[in-house]
Amino acid sequence: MKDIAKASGVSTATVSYVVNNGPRSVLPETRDRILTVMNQLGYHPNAAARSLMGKRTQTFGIVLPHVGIEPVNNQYFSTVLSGIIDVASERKQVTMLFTGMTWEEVVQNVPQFSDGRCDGFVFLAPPAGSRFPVELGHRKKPVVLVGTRAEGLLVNTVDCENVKGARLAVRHLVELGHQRIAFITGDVRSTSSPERFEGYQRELKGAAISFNRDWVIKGGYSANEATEAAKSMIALHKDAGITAVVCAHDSIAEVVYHAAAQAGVCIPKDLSVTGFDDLPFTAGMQPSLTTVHQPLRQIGATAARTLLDLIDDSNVEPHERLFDVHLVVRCSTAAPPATN
Amino acid sequence: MKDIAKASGVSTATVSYVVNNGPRSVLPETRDRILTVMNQLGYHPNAAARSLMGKRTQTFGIVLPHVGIEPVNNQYFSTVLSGIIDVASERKQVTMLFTGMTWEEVVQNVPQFSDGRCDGFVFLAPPAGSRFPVELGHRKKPVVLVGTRAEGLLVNTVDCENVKGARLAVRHLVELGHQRIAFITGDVRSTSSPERFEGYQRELKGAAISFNRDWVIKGGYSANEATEAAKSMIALHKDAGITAVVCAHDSIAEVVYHAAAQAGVCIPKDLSVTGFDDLPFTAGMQPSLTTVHQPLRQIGATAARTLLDLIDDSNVEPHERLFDVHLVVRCSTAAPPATN
DNA sequence: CTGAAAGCGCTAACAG
DNA sequence: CTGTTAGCGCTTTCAG
Repeated sequence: MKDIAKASGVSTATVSYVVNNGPRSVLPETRDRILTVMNQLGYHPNAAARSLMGKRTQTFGIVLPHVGIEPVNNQYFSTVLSGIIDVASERKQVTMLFTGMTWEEVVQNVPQFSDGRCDGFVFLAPPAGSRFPVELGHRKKPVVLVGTRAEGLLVNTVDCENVKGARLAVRHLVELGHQRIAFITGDVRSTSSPERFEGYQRELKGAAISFNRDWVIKGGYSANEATEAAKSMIALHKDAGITAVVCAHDSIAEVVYHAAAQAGVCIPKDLSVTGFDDLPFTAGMQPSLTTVHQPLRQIGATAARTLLDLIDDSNVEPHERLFDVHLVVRCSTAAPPATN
Repeated sequence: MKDIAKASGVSTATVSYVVNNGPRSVLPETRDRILTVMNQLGYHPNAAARSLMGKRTQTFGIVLPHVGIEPVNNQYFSTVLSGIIDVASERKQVTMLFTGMTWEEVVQNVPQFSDGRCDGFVFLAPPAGSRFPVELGHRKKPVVLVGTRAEGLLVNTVDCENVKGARLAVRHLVELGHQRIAFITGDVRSTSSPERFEGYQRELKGAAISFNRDWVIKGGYSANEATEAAKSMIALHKDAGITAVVCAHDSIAEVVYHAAAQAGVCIPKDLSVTGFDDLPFTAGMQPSLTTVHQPLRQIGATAARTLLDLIDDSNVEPHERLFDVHLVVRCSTAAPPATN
């Protein structure tokens, strides 16, 4: 910068004002001269120096949990991420990915890595009850949470109607004639899995169908946990005459498919299955999965926009944005087999 | 930092040496005192300031092309990205995503955004012939290219054996008895599509099978282009008796499936189809897709490791790392229907 | 072993 | 309208 100031016979201040288009004006001719020199010398302002001065860095920090092995290659995260990136690129923002850390490490490390380099953060699906700082780092950068709920509304969150979604799934099964409906949970530490479970319970109660503790299977996110859960499920089908299962999320349904195939159980003839999230792959499953749709991409976009608002004006009232869900009825659900 | 220096009765220099564990040693007791104070005050060194001093930022810049609408939600990119992130988190690096720009904009904007904030860059699948700088930004950060080939070996690249892959696909079809084999190209601006096309041609020649210009269909990356291509393909099947088609990448094969279903053409009975890349979704297609496997995740990881090497020592000889491929035979290929 | 001070590249007062 | 200059938070000489 000093170079280009010298080369165009002005001070660094003037150069700075040209680069930033303000805050004070510069004589058009000197301005042009400077711009020319800048092009000639291939000058780029140094982002680090600008952020040192507390200027916007045009950067979102996105924190992905370390669940399972493929945070990015997971359609839940990648779809939300797509939504975030949609608005990021539209608004000329860049995104910084933080991953490979447990949530405990996150709280310790992210401020460390990011301080001075992000204008704000989106946390994807942090576990329930984590007391996440409303703002992060020394300069108190704003934070928005996706796929979780925070007690007390102290922090901005974006999520979907989990309870309603599960109720829709159960209602659909009940309408098909099912009476013995199991539930496979997701990661119990998340907020969404318990909420979906609550929806399941509430709808059963609403339909005056008995709720049986033994028909609730612990799922989880890892492949192992899910496989175990799916096996229990098949056992339950054979031993307890379960005719339908509501899965806390789509990936679990996928694993149930495999277990069913291995056990010679036919979906949906013998067993109806519903998922949750409506991830892209569910449409291609055989049979295609009946699942609860939530607008993940839109959720990501909303999170990003909320964050931008917060960055522009950190006094914005924290709020919780809950997106509506609906059931996508496909081919994995049918009337229960005639009882023998 | 000044605060914590004051609070522990030392100079900022000493604090710095404690934070960095060097380059000079600090009396263990002062050291401990400082660490305690740091914890109490919740101090984090400011990344921007460090990078101003030319220190490593522990950050990779990853540049994704803006093809189609979902850069992140595309299994090719997300799988490579997973590989990059695997080694990034293993080595405590953070990744910065640049996307939503055309390649022309990239060359202009990335240095701008990144200068001083990334230690190096990975470019995913830049188009053929782009004269990408070997290093980027004012501080000349190293660059590695994935999924492309660069003439002259001036820059590090990681890719797979595209020619061989296409040959394997063609050979497999020929062995099944096909004689009339079409090819659908990918993005013609990429290096991989032409290479795969070359493999197709070479293998046909090797098998002494006539090559027909009319049997080569322009595909591309966008949904529209692919849909058009798939329609042409079905027409070719009906009019010209084509019994098999080699697709330059898996997504095209997927679109061919749809077109075939609509036209009442049965895969593989009427028409055999092969893909390329072996993206996760291909195993779940109905029928599952015969495709050429390339180790995308490993490719990403290799790119990241190469970049780290380059960052550590920018004098490393540029080289081209080509991964082997193999054919995954699934259910989308079969002997051609008996000629009538 | 430690402190003082210069300076990384930039911005924003403060002076003209 | 423009130049001078004091920092932003850190690292690293140069002197103790």
